[in-house]
Amino acid sequence: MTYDTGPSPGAGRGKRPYRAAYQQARSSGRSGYGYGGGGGDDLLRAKADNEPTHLDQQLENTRAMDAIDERMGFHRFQEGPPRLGWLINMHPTLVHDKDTPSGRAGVDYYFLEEDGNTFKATIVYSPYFLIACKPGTESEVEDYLKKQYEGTIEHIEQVHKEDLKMANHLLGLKRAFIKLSFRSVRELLTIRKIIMPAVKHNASKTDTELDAMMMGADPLSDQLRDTTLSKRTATEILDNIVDIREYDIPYYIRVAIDNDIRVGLWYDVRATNGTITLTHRADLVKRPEPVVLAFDIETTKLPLKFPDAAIDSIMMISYMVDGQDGRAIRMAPLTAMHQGYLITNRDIVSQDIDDFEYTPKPEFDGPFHIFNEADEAIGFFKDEQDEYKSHYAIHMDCFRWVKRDSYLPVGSHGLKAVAKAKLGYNPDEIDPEDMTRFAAERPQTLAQYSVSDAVATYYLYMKYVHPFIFSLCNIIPSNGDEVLRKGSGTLCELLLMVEAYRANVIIPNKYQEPHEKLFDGHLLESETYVGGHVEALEAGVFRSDIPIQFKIVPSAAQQLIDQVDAAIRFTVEVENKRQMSDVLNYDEIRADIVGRLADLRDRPERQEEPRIYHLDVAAMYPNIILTNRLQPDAIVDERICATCDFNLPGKQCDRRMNWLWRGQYFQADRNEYRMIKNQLLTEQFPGRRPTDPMQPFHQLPPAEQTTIIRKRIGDYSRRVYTRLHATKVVEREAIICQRENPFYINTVRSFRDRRYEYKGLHKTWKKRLDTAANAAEQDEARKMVIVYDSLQLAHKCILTSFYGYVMRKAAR
DNA sequence: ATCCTCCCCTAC
DNA sequence: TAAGGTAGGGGAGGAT
Repeated sequence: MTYDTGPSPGAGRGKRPYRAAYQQARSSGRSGYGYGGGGGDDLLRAKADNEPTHLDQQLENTRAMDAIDERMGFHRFQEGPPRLGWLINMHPTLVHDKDTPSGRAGVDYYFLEEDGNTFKATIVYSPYFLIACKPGTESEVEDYLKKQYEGTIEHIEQVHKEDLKMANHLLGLKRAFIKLSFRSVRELLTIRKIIMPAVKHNASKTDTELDAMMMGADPLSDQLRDTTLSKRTATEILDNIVDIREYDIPYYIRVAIDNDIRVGLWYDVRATNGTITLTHRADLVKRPEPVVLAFDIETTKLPLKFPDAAIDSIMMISYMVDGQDGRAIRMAPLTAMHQGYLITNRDIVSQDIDDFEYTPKPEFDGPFHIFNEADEAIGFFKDEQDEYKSHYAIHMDCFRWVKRDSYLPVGSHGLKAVAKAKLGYNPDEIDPEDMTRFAAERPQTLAQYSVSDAVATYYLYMKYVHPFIFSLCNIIPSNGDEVLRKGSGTLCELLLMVEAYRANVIIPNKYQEPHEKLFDGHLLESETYVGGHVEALEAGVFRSDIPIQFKIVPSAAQQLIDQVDAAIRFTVEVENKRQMSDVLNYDEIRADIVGRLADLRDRPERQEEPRIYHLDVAAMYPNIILTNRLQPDAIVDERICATCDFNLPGKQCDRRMNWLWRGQYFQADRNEYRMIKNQLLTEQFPGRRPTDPMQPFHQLPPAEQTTIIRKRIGDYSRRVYTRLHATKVVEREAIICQRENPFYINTVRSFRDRRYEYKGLHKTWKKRLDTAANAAEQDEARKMVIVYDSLQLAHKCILTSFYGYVMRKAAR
């Protein structure tokens, strides 16, 4: 019993073609598209799909996808006058090119037009990554790669970017990178597979050595220059590659970042000699309304068990679609025509259902039309996330929104509770244990229930999910399906990548936790910081109409009296931005305040009705970040400061802040740890598959080694020390460099400020709604209120995650 | 009975 | 595979 919905722009031709197209899209396979999925390691997944024999299949899949897109109304726009379109989706594709048999990487952009028509346009853009070399060896490496991989690498060039890890980069020193561009993702992966191991091998050198090299003081350089290329082996040349960057950014996200393309915005789309350019139309704010199909499925289930997809059958599918009889009416208002449908499985439902109307609230109308089907085989194909996806349509699972963005407690995530909290009515309810029985005994009741869920889902989507997700899409370089499903940390990461790219800062690689970290000779289980704790001054129920006993500290009241002039000045000048000379009744106001404070001071024992205030520090964490210029790259140590040219007597750029480190470590000490490790080295371990031969410990992958060590040390500690862990808190000092490139805090600031902007616009439109002269104005205002409220909420969601992101595992 | 560990959930 | 954080209450269940 899911609740899903999604704008399905291609569904304009009614429900059946929509479903049919879905099936064809799925059955034609997805191997050529796996790369576009989103997360960093989609690149890796694509690698498995991209065996050489799959090339023709990949191109064939692309052609099949194009054919489906065309059937669904998304013809590829390649020539003719410019078109105006609202971007609803984007996906990577492979463009057939007569000069490039393996095809060129491109991104398909899916557009809605003002008149309700649709089209797609494709931008070809070369994927790339960057590598860094030992200083002075760039040209040698470049020449070698050019010669060796001539057919695979499309283009090589040197670029200079700011690397915040580089010593003394504050002077404006840029680091040289070699940018390797490719015709397709497949080719990128081929070369990455060669360079990655080389970098890993070279990274085993110490940081000091690398720092020295970056400073251009590499003792090896002279020696290297003396050796001629012909004498040197490929391995030796690859040894000069010390870093690989921006190699794990999903291709279509890369394209969106580099070309500033965002879903949910209007674009002028131009075709010049077959080349597409997109120009953002910032003047167009109002969104079109895609056709939305919301559905809910009822299945059978065994008594007292949860439904199981493997054995249970579908009893009913109810759905609602915009427009009469499924005809597209895209610019229609929220309360426009939509039609509900119910499909029943007559193998299970005992009798045909008659048409009926289901209208939970006057503004949520829902006339339902019933199809009683003998047995509708619904060949939905799952993707790797067990979800249904399409290129032209988006699939919005409302439950995802509920879990991440609704701010409802975990116990209220069911559709009933959500409908009640967010839509303000109680949908029909049936005990799950009655569900299967009702299909046979009371089909009309079950139908009514199923339909009620589809209606709730539809309105939940229209009122909350849709505006929220497309607001996020406006600022995050990803598509709706991903923006809905990714964690808020990933959304932050994408935004930081955008800002880094704009600031010409090389994007950091993801942090990898070291496999074994020691603390006082003990293996560390986990480490973190001691956070703030909350104190309740007094527990109880407080009401402004129930008097309570106050005990005022007279000296505190006196202190306020002593500070009253300063306080009033602050209110006038800072809070209200006025001059003190503007105040006409200063003495009067001052006397009133002092009089009341004096009364508090002189009668400290009081029985009074309390005034209840809610005090909230607005955007507290972002503001802590901003006032202290806190950003990951600004956390430095004495060693870094020592090499910095700004390290002069009396410097103020090293803000020092104390914090509490807390580590949880295994009880076993250094010797016991060594003993356990030695013991492991003598043992053999089974391989991944049962048929694999036994392997010695040191040949296991590092991650597996770590797991085994932890297990052993844990068991040992529990046995010998009776407890698994011990915990220790240590006070530490951090130095926050105040001169660091501010791209991170700028990202946070611009988000805080943009949120305020949207809050302001939200307020403006609320006022306009109140003063609207007619229904049309009212309708417009109502829509804008939702848009701006969802925009400010979208910013809030990102804002709070910036703080947490720095402690996220695998943060960049 | 008491402690430890793990898990779930909420507040911020 | 994908993944904002820590504090802290409370319950279940195992070991002592």
